[in-house]
Amino acid sequence: MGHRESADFVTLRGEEELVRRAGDLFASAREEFLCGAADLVTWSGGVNAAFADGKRPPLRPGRHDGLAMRKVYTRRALGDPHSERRLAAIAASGAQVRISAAPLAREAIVIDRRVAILAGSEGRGARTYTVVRAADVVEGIRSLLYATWEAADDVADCLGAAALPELDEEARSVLGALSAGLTDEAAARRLGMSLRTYRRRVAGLMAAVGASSRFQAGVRVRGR
Amino acid sequence: MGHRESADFVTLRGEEELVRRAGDLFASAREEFLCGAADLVTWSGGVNAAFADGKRPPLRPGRHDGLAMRKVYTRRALGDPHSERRLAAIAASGAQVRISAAPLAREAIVIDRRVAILAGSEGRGARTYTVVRAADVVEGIRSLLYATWEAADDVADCLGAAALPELDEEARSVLGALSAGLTDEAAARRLGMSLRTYRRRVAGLMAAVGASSRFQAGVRVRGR
DNA sequence: CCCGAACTGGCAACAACGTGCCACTCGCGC
DNA sequence: GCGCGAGTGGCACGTTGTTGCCAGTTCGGG
Repeated sequence: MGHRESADFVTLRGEEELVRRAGDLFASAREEFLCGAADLVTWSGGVNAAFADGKRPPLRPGRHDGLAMRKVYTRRALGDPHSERRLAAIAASGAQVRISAAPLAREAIVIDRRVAILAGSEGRGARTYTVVRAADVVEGIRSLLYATWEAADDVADCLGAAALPELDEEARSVLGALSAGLTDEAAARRLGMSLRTYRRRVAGLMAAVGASSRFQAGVRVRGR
Repeated sequence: MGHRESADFVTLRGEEELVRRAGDLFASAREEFLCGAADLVTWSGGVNAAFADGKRPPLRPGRHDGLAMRKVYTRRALGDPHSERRLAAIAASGAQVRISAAPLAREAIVIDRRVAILAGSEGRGARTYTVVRAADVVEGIRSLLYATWEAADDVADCLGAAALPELDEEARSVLGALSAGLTDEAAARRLGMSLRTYRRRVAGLMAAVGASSRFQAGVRVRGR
């Protein structure tokens, strides 16, 4: 339908042009909308505009048919209460939102395995966006973006645990002892502290990550 | 130096053409060689040929200068002892090898943030490879590949723990209860089984992952 | 020097977990 | 039915983890 514009690679300058030339792409998603960004700032204007007025088909989170909206952000998106609320709202609308522990330097979107949009670097003038339609390149990008999404944590598991206060050297050694599967007694001996103090450290760690059992602490602490 | 060939996107057909037309690229890596693949089969011929005869600069793992060789594979690369030995050898040569829990459908390489190579789909005839030089696209791909690498586990942590025997539905629900931080009593009630049986399940799970404490089990189980 | 805050380590009571033992049930083959 | 093996649940008891309390130590003001 419409004009052709099927060049394999098109570079757009500025968000305005992105919305104008590629806005239909967003709304055209039918099977999968895969999106990765460091925080909620990027895409906000363009995507929201394109999705306005019910142009987006309804999400069906648990279903195999319908549009799967998968988004992956970094911890930067969890910074303030405002962002958290927006994230929760996105998740509540049926999107599968996850938080990656790794940084995402550039934003990327892949739609229906058919087209990818990569954001250029920020700074100095209008931001650029590259729309990719070459099948193999799109599929390669999707493969990577999907792997990042897959490896990330569900946002529901992250919303409460926003406070990861950077553990000091001693906390890390306690963590090592716990991860090694030692009993408290053996761990305290190895670390050269008393049993009571070691248990105090463990209790402090568990409080820091908001865990109510050691198993839960182990799960939450994985990835420091 | 040499001929130009600076088209932003070039598609090569077959591994032979990859080695002939892009082999120099592999050997030209100076700062970073970032590589993602499902297993050790891909690239093996091409890359090894290109790296033969000392064409590759020496790796300096811990240093900030020199070439950083980062590789990420999936668990498929850990299948048999032979693969494991090759992986260990790669790691021993100074490469930073990691194992991603997520699948990597397509192989990708990014060299010095300047050029990306994406493999096409397998099957029917010669495999294709797309060499990408457009700066923004390369950087976008690198961003995703690096995120996948960053989120993956060091291969040293995976070599021993190869036996992850696929947990059934009941095991997953037990896991959920453990991760929720419930006490055994509450968890058994929620799952509708007796305290004794629940503890049997937990013990079985811990034996399955080779953990000697619940904390350790939590760490090892993270990522199902 | 004295005080208080912060930390440590010992003790004890308690909660939670780990496991052996046994009785019971269910399904299967004979 | 009978025997058998696998799985369950109850019980008991030992081990491990959790916590409050208190005494001792260290450090830095006042």
